[in-house]
Amino acid sequence: MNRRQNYHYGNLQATFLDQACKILEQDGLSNISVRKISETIGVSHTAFKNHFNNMTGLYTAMVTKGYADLAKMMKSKTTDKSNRNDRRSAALLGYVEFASTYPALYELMFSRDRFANNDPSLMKEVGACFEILSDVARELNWYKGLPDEVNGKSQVALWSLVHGYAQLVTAKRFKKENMKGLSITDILPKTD
Amino acid sequence: MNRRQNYHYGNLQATFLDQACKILEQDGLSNISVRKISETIGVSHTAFKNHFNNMTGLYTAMVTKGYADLAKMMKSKTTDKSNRNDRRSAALLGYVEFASTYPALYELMFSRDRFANNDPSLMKEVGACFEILSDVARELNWYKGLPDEVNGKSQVALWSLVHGYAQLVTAKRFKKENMKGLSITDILPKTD
DNA sequence: AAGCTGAAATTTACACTGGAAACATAAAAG
DNA sequence: CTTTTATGTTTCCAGTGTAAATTTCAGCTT
Repeated sequence: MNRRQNYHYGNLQATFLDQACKILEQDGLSNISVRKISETIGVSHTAFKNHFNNMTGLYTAMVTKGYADLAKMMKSKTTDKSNRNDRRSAALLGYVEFASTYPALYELMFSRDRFANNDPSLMKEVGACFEILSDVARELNWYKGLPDEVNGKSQVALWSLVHGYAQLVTAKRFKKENMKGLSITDILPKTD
Repeated sequence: MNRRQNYHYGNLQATFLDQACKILEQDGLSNISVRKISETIGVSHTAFKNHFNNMTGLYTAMVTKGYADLAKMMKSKTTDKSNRNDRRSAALLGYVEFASTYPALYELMFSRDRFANNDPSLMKEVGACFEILSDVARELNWYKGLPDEVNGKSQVALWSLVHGYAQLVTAKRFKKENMKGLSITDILPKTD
């Protein structure tokens, strides 16, 4: 019973969040609006204030959910893989698939002045994503030198590579002739 | 004489473009507005229509100039370098410096639905940037296998790496302890 | 069962946004 | 000198987010 028969909606928080993500992908980051979201749900355009305070709060919630789903998509691909090589490939493929499936949300997640960067639950989800990538980076072992700060180095390198690839693909910045059947796993530097 | 004593402004197109870039960096991508720009110049908020048609046109012009300046900043660092290794490092450092100096413009340049992606003069500037990076990629010679499609491969890999690094740095997504004195040249895979 | 309390939703109002249309001005072209 | 064209202004409008006052209603206390 997602419909409203009474004054109170029921579970507006979750409904609003879902609908916001839908409209974000439909209309793009620069065309989303609270009034559109509210209208399609059938609720006044100020109702969301009780749950998200303002637009920044809504964006923060969307981004938080985004990072959680990103982590899920990376993990989901790895469960059925047995060997290490396949697992880390699967995680990276999951990352790129997320960006390709939700390009507008992905753009929002890496925008600079729309959401609260220091939100605790957001930071937790970001950290979880970073952990998964760190595991992959550790296994890749690109810089087989000094053990400690080198870990940070390969984490930075791997996230840069996969994020850059994901964003440039979704923003259609690569020439077609360079992309024929190419995937993220093809551009990883040789590990040994 | 940048001031207006008469009805006509003088060179509104260039002035408006410059001021737009200034306010973009000051207020961020989600807080820029035509009316603010116009007000600080001292002109009505519809005057820009004669030169840019609408907001999309203005953004397109800003992004086009952005790519041109990005190419300039990459080149400017390379002129005084003698050997190949220093030249390609300089280009990449220039790329990251551009993103760090104009983070809001850089965000706009890689946004998805704000400007006309197929604008001819924009495509030209994008192509010029891609050429510079391709030269660097060719010299790096990461995948020393098949000569032809491998070029596309390393171009994709290099742009992904440097773009991802630049954006993640400007969006402050890396932990501080991982970034101590780290630069883009430190995370390039070993070339031989 | 009646009344209270506070959360959740609405209504109203406001400042701000980009853009369309009609008009004003001045430079250029004839 | 007259006409045309480019460049700015004025006015108006639909759409935006948000603050404030108000209404509704579920759950708790008595």
